[in-house]
Amino acid sequence: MEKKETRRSPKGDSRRRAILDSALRLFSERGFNSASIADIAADVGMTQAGMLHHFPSKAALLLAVLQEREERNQKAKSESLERGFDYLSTFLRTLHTNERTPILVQLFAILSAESIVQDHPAHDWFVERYREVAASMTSELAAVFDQSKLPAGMTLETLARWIIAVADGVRLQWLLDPTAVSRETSMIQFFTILRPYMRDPDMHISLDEPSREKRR
Amino acid sequence: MEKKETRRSPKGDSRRRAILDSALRLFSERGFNSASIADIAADVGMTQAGMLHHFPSKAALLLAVLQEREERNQKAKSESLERGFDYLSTFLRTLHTNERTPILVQLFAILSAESIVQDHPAHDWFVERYREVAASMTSELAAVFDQSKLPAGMTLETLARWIIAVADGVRLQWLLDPTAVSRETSMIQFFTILRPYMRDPDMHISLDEPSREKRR
DNA sequence: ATTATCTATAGATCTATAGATAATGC
DNA sequence: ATTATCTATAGATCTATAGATAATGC
Repeated sequence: MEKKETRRSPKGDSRRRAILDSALRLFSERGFNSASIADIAADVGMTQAGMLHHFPSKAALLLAVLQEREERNQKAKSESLERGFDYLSTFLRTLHTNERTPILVQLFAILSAESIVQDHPAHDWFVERYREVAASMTSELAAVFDQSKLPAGMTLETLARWIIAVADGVRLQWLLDPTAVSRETSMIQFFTILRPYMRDPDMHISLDEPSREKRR
Repeated sequence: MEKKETRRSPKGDSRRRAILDSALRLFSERGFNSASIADIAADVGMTQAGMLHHFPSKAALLLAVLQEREERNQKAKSESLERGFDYLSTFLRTLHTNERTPILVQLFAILSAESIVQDHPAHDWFVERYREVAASMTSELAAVFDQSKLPAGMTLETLARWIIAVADGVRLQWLLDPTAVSRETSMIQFFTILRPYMRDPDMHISLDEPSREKRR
């Protein structure tokens, strides 16, 4: 029941790399339905059929794009935590890093909404992703918040889902009108009003290097 | 410079009504791109060309659907305020009413994201809508919140944009997995953590009829 | 006269496959 | 032998328009 171990060629690898980059860009710029595989192939500089040799279908290509970005973010997150950033600062840092590739931010915004529809090729992927993100954030927030300080009926999961919701909701407002809001400022201020419920209400939350213990 | 005053026939009106209903349903179930005007026409029971007599293009049909729902919500909101509900309760009531037509909720979720793309037929409509919603909410929140209680740098607009963001963000989570969250509960609880900043932190916020003054 | 519909069709796209040929790796 | 590409094309769709005919309203 091994995964078919295919021989890989350097040429194929670099092609796949180029295809993923183009797909990412075009899906983001036009949405999944409106960017055709022919467009992407042309952008890479090959024929549509040639491209489908590397990714057997448009849906497969989409999932590969999503998966790759997710893995990159996961890695950046782990690194940030290892370097001593707290969880909320790490969250801010991830947003901050993502803002350097607004196209990806846009891709996620559009696809997460499109994928609501049951038979969308990324439906299951997004359902699963949100489930995982909510679960992992809920458990990590336990280190930051003091549950006994929360109003009745409110749980760590409530907080996690709000943080995700504000991040997603402000993202939409920002994409529709970049002058209207700053996603980063919004999140930092949002954490501010959550301070009364934190174990350490004065904790330092910021994008910058953690100052204390970590130096040398 | 009058608008062309066209003669209307009852038959035409009822057809347009039926077309809007079908379009609403199919756009919501499949997204704007995937629902074809032929599908909608078939659903109404007429040909595609016949339908295009009433709405000259697919984009025009979409905008008509959006506009209609928006007007209905505006009316419901005014009525709620007139009946003595405060602004936040009215907000909850609107969400509550909308939940009876989840299809419309889904349509808004999908289209608001799709419309990020500059040349989407509903792009301008959504940019303008969010601008208006944010502006009107900001001004109405002045009656509810005490600006002097807000942390430094935080404004009524910040609050307005959060409320919109949480509503949108939780909507997405709910649509992807209806068992994961309750939009209504989320919003009520979110208002709870904003209570410290309200003029009357003990104010009554709920879906039910306002109790006091209004009775007789 | 105006409105409502229909048939028919142009003209674009789009995804995916079949089958051939060229390039590459053990 | 395996991998990478290409040409060619099937088979679906999709939007929108032209032009004819039927129904309706003053």
